[in-house]
Amino acid sequence: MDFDKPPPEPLASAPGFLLSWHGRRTAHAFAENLRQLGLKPPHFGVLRLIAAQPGSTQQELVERSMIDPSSMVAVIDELEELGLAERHAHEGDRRKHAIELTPEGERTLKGAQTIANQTAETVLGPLNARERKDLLILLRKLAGLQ
Amino acid sequence: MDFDKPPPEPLASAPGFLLSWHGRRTAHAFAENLRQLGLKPPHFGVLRLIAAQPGSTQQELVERSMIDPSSMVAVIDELEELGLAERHAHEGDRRKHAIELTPEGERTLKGAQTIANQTAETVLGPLNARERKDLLILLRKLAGLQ
DNA sequence: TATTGTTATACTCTATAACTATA
DNA sequence: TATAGTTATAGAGTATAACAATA
Repeated sequence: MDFDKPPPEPLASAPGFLLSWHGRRTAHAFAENLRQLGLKPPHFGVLRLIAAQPGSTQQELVERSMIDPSSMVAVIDELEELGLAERHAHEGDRRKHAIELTPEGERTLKGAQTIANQTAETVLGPLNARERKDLLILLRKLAGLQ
Repeated sequence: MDFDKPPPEPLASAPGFLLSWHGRRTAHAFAENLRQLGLKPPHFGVLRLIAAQPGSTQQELVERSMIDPSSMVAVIDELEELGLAERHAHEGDRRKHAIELTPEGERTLKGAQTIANQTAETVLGPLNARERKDLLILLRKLAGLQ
């Protein structure tokens, strides 16, 4: 898709379409920038969740990520193949895995976070600080938060 | 996906993620509501464009819709199967088609527009009129419009 | 019986390239 | 040679159901 041009009218006047367009554009830009690390957005999201709570089970990661269980298996498989995370034995329940970051996983997470910040900076470029703050507040309210 | 609950933190604090989430949620809600007419969002978008400029060629619809040429073929095929639009001969260039709405296409478009309005009303529910206006202005500016 | 993780599968959406008929 | 439309295909992303191991 071509996100260099703004969407044509009358689409650009429909809030619903604009939300959808921005969502796709933002996700696309982020995915594009993350590729230099060999990661996709779900990898980044899960790396962050593991870092926030090392030793989480896959179920717990599913609950905090909006990624379904079978996709989570694939994401963690890939993180293991990349040497960024590991499934460890879970104390007390042999069905569960305790997911941990490797040292390289922690380093990669920092790099990905930098890329995420740069992407946000680029995407939000047309807005000044005040407008960005307003937008975040509106989007959070729209999502039913606060 | 489950859009009933707001996205979990820390995702809900990242503007990029929120944009992406709202986009998917909005598109999902619209698609869900449109299904009662047997339509998908691209059908609605193209119906609107045909109504705005009857006799458009497929190329022209592609340019105004962000739908690529091969997908446009499929969309118009389906609109024809549904009896909502027709390919007519284009005067002066036999490669081109002049796309027209049928009377039923015009009726269905009105119904779809109503559904679009209801969906927007539901999605934007948490915001008051002032906030909706502000959001639209911010989203348009963010898209590089105006 | 219920839960955790896994596998296999199917489905939607989109993108790409090659083809035809016309210009 | 270039353009309009078409076809076939492949890829990404996601969803679903069935399964094994363990509780």
